[in-house]
Amino acid sequence: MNFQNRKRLIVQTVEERGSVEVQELAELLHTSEMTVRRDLVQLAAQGLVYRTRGGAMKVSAVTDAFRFENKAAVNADQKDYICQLAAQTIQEGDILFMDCGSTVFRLCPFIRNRRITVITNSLPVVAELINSSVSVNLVGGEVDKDRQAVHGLIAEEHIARYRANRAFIGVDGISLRKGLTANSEREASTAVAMARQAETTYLLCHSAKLETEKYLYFAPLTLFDILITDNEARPDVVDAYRQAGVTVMN
Amino acid sequence: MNFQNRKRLIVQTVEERGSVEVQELAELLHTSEMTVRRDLVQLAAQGLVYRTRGGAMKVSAVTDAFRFENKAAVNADQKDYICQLAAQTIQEGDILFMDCGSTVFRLCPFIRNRRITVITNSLPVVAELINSSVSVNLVGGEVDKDRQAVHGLIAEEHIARYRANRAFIGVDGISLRKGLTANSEREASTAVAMARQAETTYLLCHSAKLETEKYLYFAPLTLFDILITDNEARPDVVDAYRQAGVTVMN
DNA sequence: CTTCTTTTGTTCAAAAATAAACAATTTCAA
DNA sequence: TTGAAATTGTTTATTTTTGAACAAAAGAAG
Repeated sequence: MNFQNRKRLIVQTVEERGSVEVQELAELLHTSEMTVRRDLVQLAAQGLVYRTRGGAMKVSAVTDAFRFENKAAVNADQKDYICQLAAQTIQEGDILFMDCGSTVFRLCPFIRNRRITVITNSLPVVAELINSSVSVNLVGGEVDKDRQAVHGLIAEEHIARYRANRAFIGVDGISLRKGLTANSEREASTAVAMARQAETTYLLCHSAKLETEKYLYFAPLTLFDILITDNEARPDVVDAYRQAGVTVMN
Repeated sequence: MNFQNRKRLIVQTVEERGSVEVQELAELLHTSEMTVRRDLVQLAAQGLVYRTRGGAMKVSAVTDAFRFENKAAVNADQKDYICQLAAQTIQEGDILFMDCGSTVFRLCPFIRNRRITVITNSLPVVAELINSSVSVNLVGGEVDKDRQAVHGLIAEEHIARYRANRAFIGVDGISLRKGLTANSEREASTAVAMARQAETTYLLCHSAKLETEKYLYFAPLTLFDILITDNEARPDVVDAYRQAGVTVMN
């Protein structure tokens, strides 16, 4: 019994029975509990089952025809705080740019029920908003598998065709001395393209990223209009940014 | 026993049994496990079987394992038959268009391991190929929530920028009298845009759709070059199409 | 709040499968 | 027939998977 077959049987069993325990599965598959657990970890990561203590449960929304992975779970509370602030600035009828940052992704649940248009290059964002009242415009071009997003020349041209009220973008590093820095050239240029076409650009930035620098410098602080960060940002750092003329929300 | 015969027997065995182990195959074919592995590598590269550790599985078993309520799963066997034929026409390095038809979707598992580029407007196709060796180009524009795909003017312009070796498109209805018909204007115009930019256009069409007509006429039979259907198509119908000058694979 | 039980994660060793290297065999053309 | 190329089998090394043992974490019970 190989891995693929086991996975198939586990999902099938969970679907049929609603929930199942590790022990039962180990017996059913003639394998050890350890192996079952390892399988369940993978299946849960793919969103195919809900992992419970001692077993797994049927996931309610398996009806989704497609699904993309999102690794936005770290620092969830602070990111949600940021997104709540961001969501409050949004008006009915707005056209928004949203890039592929992990903080930006968490904005989705806050805007599900708004009557707005979102232009995005992030596949998880599309998946999240496709069954919502938001109308979605997807940026076209080459798919970057690592980042689950669309990047590149064609993508930038696509963005350049639109004009939006607001752009919500993420960043890997920001510092007063160096400005905005990133780990990837591709993400950086998409962010710049969006900022260029937006009336107001919001930088969603977890407090831990303030005053950090990554390897690629791509834009000065003037790229964005408003910096939104969380309430754990050090007050002296926030003050320094304000002194430097940056509008900060937190 | 040469490679051609072995290949035929392996595919046949996998189809019959759903999954099979290297050991069994080695016995069955009176050959070494090493040879079986080498064969399986080739067959998997062609998408004819799904390689697992220790053996191989039927492609559809993998596709359907986690998609119980998927529309693509109806008439799965015939659709897979069509897709297998389609997959065999694909060469290394090809650029393909794939539209958002449910039959076209099932082509994905057959091409996972090929070194090709796929340009598509279908979100499920992107999700299916994003973790594969296929490089994906996503058509940009307005997201059609019902069809889980991108359609519209911008999408068509995007398609018009590319040139591909092959286009694989689906259709709602086809008849000798009326040509190609569809249920949706949007899907139809995307299909036309792709066909226009492809060297060879393949129409993937379940036999039950032959000689049916939907409400919107959108193109003559000359839009495509090759019609691929399944082996349950009525011989007299297939003959009639051939008489009319259509190239049919089945 | 502490203690006890259960579950989980981690590490490690064994087993299985695969890939690589090389030798033997077959095939094909000249 | 002979030599070169392709295919196959065997041996060996590498990788992956698995199960067991044990420590850590999470609930449950008192």
